[in-house]
Amino acid sequence: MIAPNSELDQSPTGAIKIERQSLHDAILNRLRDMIIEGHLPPGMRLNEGQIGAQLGVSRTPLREAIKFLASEGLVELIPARGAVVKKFSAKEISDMLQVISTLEQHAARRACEIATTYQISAIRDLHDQMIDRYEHGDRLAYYKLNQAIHSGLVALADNAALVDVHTLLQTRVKRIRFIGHEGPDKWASAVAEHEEMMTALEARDADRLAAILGKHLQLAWERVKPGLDDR
Amino acid sequence: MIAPNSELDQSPTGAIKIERQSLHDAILNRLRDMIIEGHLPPGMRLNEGQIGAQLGVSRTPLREAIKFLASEGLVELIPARGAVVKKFSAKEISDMLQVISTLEQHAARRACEIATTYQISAIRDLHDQMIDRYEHGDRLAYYKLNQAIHSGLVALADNAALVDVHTLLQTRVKRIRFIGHEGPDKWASAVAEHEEMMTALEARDADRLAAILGKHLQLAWERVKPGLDDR
DNA sequence: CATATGTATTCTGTATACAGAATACTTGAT
DNA sequence: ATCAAGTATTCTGTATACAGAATACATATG
Repeated sequence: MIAPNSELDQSPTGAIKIERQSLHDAILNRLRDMIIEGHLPPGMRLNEGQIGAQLGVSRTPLREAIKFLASEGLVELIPARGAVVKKFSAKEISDMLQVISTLEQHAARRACEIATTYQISAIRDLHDQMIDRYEHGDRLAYYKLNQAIHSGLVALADNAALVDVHTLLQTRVKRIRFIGHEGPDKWASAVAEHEEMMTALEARDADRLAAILGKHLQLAWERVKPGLDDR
Repeated sequence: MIAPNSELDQSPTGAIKIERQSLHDAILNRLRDMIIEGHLPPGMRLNEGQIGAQLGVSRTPLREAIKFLASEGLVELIPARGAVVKKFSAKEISDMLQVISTLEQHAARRACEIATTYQISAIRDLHDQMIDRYEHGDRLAYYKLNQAIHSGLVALADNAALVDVHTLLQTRVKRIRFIGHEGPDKWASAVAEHEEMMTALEARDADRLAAILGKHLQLAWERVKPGLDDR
């Protein structure tokens, strides 16, 4: 829980936007990315001296960031032995996806009730962009828009706690999904499910949307599963 | 995510159980309790020097624990101004309870499918103890057993991620519920709901159990709500 | 050659030191 | 007396220092 770091300096002149991200946040985001993108593979010990040198900071703020990541579950603290990038078993990933599914279904029902038409159209925009990236075969952009859509849907439920826990699990699973390069056929089916999602959302058909989401995440698991050696 | 701190030394002789809790954990638990029990009221700034002196540790491990709590959402980090105990609005609390409800319902359904009869009887034990404490008017013990039952139910679903997020939210609302001294009538109705829960669980009636849980947490909100001034 | 033991090195955990920002206080002016 | 400005103090954020544990290495032993 970090306060919105005075995002932009909205001086009367509308002058300069200061990107001042506290060092703590910078380190945190940097480390998280390193884990998600696989630069720090599961099971690897985090050497504070080395990483600190690499990022150009001392061990003190680095350790604080590591503690934060530990609470997020991306890293495991082993007494007197430092931190290790958390490994997730196949079952753990399956479990996480199941909870994510439950959360998204709950969010979806609520969203169908309270979301404004404008908000829904914003999701539609993301969706259309995603389809465009899909047609161009741009996996990374597709992946990010995909995440944004799911997060956006959850946000429509207007429930901070829901967003929190969804984000938490989403982050844990990111690393796996980031690697999960599915074949063209599976990719196509995922896109088809998203099309269904959008129409259900626009029709505010809660039951139908929830059902599709359940199916979507079930299939997400089946798409990811084969790529896991459960290390 | 902290490794099980070699809980007990299970040497062949079954000798000594070492309670060695890392300092980090000790500080963390201590701080959490201080927040939950209201010694550190919402909105209060955490003075590192003072708290450090009080706990007899330097600022370094203390700050690490604070970062951990920040990730848990009990504390808010304000750049260049340290940490503040998080205030929750009435809506935020309501939202949290709603998510907890969703999670527990999901857990309940799964539990009805896979829990062993023995595991269910363990919950029954907690329940009976809780009733006993209720009849003795022992609020604190009742409260703790109540928490244990809900956590136990979630544990039956055998899903680590589910336990994680449930614990997270449970911890956040603990402070509010800890204060929430409901009157005898409301207390009685809460107990009645628990009785219903137990019979539904023992009958493995998933729909019924989920329905009761939904109602139970809805009422939990109504029981807590009046005591909030939304500070 | 494999294994065990003792030593050297690395790394973590905690305390301390220091710089800069935020807060409290004091002094002066209206 | 109230408010403003400047100064003093406190507190946070980061770096460094040091002790003890863990690991790696080397040497000795069967």
